[in-house]
Amino acid sequence: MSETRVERKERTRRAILDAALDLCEDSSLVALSLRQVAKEVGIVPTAFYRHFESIEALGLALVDESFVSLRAMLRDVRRGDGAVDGFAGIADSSVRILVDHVHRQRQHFRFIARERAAGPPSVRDAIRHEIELCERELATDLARLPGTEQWSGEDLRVLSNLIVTAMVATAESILAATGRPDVERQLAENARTQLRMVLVGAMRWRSRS
Amino acid sequence: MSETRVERKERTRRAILDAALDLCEDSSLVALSLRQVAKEVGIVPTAFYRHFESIEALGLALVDESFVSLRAMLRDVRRGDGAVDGFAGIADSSVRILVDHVHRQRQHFRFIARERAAGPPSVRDAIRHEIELCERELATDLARLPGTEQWSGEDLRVLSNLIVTAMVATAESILAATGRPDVERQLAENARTQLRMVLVGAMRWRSRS
DNA sequence: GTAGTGGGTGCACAGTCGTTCACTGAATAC
DNA sequence: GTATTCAGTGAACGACTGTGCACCCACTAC
Repeated sequence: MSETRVERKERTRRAILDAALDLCEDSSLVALSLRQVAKEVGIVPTAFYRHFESIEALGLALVDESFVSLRAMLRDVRRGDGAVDGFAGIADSSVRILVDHVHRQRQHFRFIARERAAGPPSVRDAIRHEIELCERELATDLARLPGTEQWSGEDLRVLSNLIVTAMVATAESILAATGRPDVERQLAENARTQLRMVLVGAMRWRSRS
Repeated sequence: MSETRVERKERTRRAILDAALDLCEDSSLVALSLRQVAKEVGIVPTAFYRHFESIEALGLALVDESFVSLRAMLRDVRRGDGAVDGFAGIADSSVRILVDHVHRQRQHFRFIARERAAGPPSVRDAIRHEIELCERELATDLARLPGTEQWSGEDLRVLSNLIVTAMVATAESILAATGRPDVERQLAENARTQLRMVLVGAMRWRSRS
């Protein structure tokens, strides 16, 4: 039991992160109080400081954690499990994976969607930065797609940004539609169509020389 | 001076709306207190209730007001002032108008972007509903574009959703880049490219029979 | 001219907020 | 076996929260 001390600390830390994720589910980090979190966790308010120096610092930790989930999704998309060949196949597989991950990591995706626009400035910046990294990753993937050989790096980034934006929006819609499976199905179908439209458009695109 | 009484009331109401818009600029409605607003306006907290029954009701009023701005923008886009013919011309003119309106109605656009994801549930719903109406409007506009004659209504809605999503994202980026004109210019340029890409793709699209 | 309306006031209430400080006691290091 | 470290405690602080109530008085309707 040599690790018991640090284990306990880690357990409390996790409990704080989970409680915060729960409590700001339908408001925001900026409306989250240290005391609420402490009560939810079952510790005294001052004990919070043993783990985070402020709610904002907690928020940054949640950003890190949430993007681990999001990157896991990107990895799956890249692997393209069960993808049929062609743009339609890529679109179908990608959207399926997106929907799946959004359901399994509801709170993380919801957290990102919310705090991206409403969090404390430092949290907003951190999220913006992470999303930019995702766009860069996607851009290098797109460069491997047939038909993009002569694209400029700039155009690849712009297309990537468009796709990420559309998929973030899809994730948000799905989160808002939780509990209405028919609406969800329709949203997924729409996302598939959008992705195909964009890829079809991309196929016809030529970067300005 | 027969109107002085109602005029005064309206003036205070406006002051409350403006103060709220100011105060939640870098947090959110859910973190806005009635007392802050009252202090900013220069009235006693209880006087707030003469105008709104809660912060949430205030939020719904701000949604209405903000979408007046947004609809004014859509009207301008539809009018297409100074648009050259062709998709590139439409894209250029539309993005120019978007950037212009975002600057002129900074707070309204920022409010929508923020509360759409982080506001009280009723406010989120109201915004979602308004955006859906905008998408419908845009869909009927798109139906008048050459090349979309045989599109299904469903596909028009999906394309419209994609465009609105991309433009909302552009607006958010521009708001986040305030004070860095070079970044802003780049964002506008990217938005133009995205819009062209989407329209080029749309031209090649055929709805499934 | 008089009665009434209603926006704004001032006080009070019971809570909650973040943060301080001195503390306890069990797991740790040596 | 003893000394130390440190996650968690509990009371206390001054400030802020939403809301209820009685009140005032300029403007309004008649």
